[in-house]
Amino acid sequence: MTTKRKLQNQDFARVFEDIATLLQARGDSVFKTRAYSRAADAIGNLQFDLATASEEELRKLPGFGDAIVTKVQELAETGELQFFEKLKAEMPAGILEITQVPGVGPKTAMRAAQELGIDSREALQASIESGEFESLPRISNKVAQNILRHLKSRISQGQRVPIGQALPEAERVMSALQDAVNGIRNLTCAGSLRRHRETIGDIDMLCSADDPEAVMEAFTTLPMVRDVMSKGATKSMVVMDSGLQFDLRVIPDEAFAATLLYFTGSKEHGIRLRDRANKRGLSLNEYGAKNIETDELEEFASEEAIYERLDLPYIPPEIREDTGEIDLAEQGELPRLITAEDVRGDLHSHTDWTDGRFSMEEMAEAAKEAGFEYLVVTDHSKSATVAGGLSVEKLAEHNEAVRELDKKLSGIRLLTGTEMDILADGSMDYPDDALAELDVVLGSIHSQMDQDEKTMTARIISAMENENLDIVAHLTTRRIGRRAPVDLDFDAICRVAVETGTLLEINTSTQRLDLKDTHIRRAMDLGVMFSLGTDSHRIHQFVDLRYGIGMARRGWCTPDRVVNTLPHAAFLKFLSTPKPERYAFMESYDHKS
DNA sequence: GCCGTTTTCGGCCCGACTGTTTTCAGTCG
Repeated sequence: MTTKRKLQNQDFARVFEDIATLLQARGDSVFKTRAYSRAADAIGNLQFDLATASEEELRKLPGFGDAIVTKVQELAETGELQFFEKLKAEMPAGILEITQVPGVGPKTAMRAAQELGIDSREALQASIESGEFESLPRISNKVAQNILRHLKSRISQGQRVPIGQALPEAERVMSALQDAVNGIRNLTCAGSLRRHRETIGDIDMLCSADDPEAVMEAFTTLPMVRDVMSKGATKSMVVMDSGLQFDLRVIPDEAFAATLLYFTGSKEHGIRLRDRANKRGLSLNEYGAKNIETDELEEFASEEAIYERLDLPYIPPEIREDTGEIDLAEQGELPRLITAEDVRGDLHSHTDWTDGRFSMEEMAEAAKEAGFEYLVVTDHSKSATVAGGLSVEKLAEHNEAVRELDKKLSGIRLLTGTEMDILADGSMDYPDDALAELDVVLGSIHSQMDQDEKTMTARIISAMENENLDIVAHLTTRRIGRRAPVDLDFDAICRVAVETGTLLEINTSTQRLDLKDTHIRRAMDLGVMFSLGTDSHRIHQFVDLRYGIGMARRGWCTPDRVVNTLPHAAFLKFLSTPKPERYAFMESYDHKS
C-alpha cells in the first residue's frame, strides 16, 4: 500500500507561482498576482515544513493573509486546491507549459492559446515554423524566431543547476573573459551565486571597463558560448555550451557598489531596502540613491556605505533573503558568520581502504595542502558492502595504519574514525568496544531510506543515544536533484542532539549539501552544535568545504557552534569529554583565543 | 491579495531591454 506523500515546500511554491501566472494571463490585478508570486518566493526560504505548520506560524509569515493561509491549509489537508483546479479548468490548456519558454510570458501565452489554439511546446514550435504565430499582435518574425531558438535548445526557465556545477563554471568563464580582453575591472558574480544558494538559475556577472563594447564583444564570442540571446552596449546575455545562461553588465566605477547590491538580491531583500530608503526620502536604484525631492543622485564607494546610509551595518550576501536579517541588523545583533578560515580540521574523509580513490597518505597530503590542521579518516563500516566496508578486524588494522601515518607526517595530524552505518533498527554496525577505540564515530543512514517518518526518526534518535556515536553525518541523505531526503521529524532529532551531546554534520559534498541552509538555521535556533565534513573520496574534493561554508552562512551559523573550528589540542579535549557534557565544553571554550 | 509611525482604504520597489510603436506592452531580473 502506498501512502500519499507529504507535500514539500516547493510543491506549495509551485502551486502559488502557477496561480500567479494564470491570474496574470487572465488579466487580474497585478497586485493580486504579485501577492501570490511573493508568497511563492517566501515559501522557498522557510525553515519549517509548510505541510505541518500551525495556523499561528502561517499568519506570522509576511505576505500571508486570510486568502493565502486558508489555501495553504486546504493544500496541506487534501493535497489539492479547489481554487487552483477551477482556475486551471477555466483557462486554456498549456498556458503553464508554454510560459516556461523564455520570452513567452502569461500575456503572449494567453493570446497564443485563445487565438491559435496553442496548448503545448510542440504546438508553439509548429505554429512558429508555419509562420502562423506572427499573426499575433506585436509578434514580428524577429520575436518569433527568438522564441523558436529557445524552444529548439530546450532551454526552460526555472531549471536550476547545483551550485557545485555553477560556481566552477562561472570561474572558468570569468577567467576566460579576463584573458580575452584588456582593461576589465571588478569582474565578479552577483545574484544567487553570490548568495550561495544551493541551486542557481542563471549567472549574473558584473564588471567595470574602459571600453564596455570591447568587453561585450569578447564575452559574446568566448569559445564556450553556444548562443547569444542579446547583445547590447553594456549588457549581454548568452547561453554557454553547458546550457547555463550568463548575463554580463558593464558598469561605471561610480555606480558599481549600487549595481552589485542591486543584482545580488535577493529580490525580497532589495524590496525591503528600497522601502527603507523611501522612508528616508531616498529612492534606491542600481546607480545610487536619488533624493526624492531634489532628484540629486548620491553615489557610493561600497555596499557598506549604502547600508550605512540606510542606518544599517553591512549584511553578508548569504543572508540577504528577507528572513529577519534587516530587523536584526537594525538592532545591531547580526551574528558573526563562520568563514572557511575558521575551520581547522576535516572530520569526514575516505581512502582506498574502502570506496575512496586515493591512499591514506595521498588524502592526508591533499588535506594539508587544502589548509587543514587535522583530518579524521572515516572509512565505511561492514554493512556498507557496496562501498567495501571494513570488518571489525580490518578496522583495527585501519586504526593502526592511521596512527603510523600520523607519526610519519608533518604539518597535519590524523585521527582514527569511521563512517558507520546506522542499521535499520537504529543499532550500531560495530560493537561498542570497537567504537570506543576510535577517536571519531560518524553515523549515517545508507540503507532502508524509505522508512516512514516515525520509524526513521526513532532509528536516528536511538543511534544518537549511543554514547560512542559522536556525529550524525548527512542526516537527510538527499542528493541534490537526484534523491529526495528521507522523511524525519527534524525538530525532534535536534532536541535529542542537544540532550545527548551529539553533533549534526554539515556535509559539504556538492552532491549532498546536507544539512541544508534552512535546516541549519532551525537547528541553530534549537541550540544544536555541528561538525563540518567534506566527505572527500578524492584528493581534489577538500576544497568543497567552501560550499558547506556557504550553506552554513546561509543558515546563520557562527564559528562557536562548529566543533572543527577548534584547534587540534582543544578538539582532542572535546573528544575526551563525556558526550553529555560536550555542548557545555563548547559553550565554555574561549573561541576568540 | 496584503498591509498600516500615510492603519480598514488606497496604496503597493525599480529599472532595462526589446521590439513595436508614435507612447507603450511585455518580459525579465
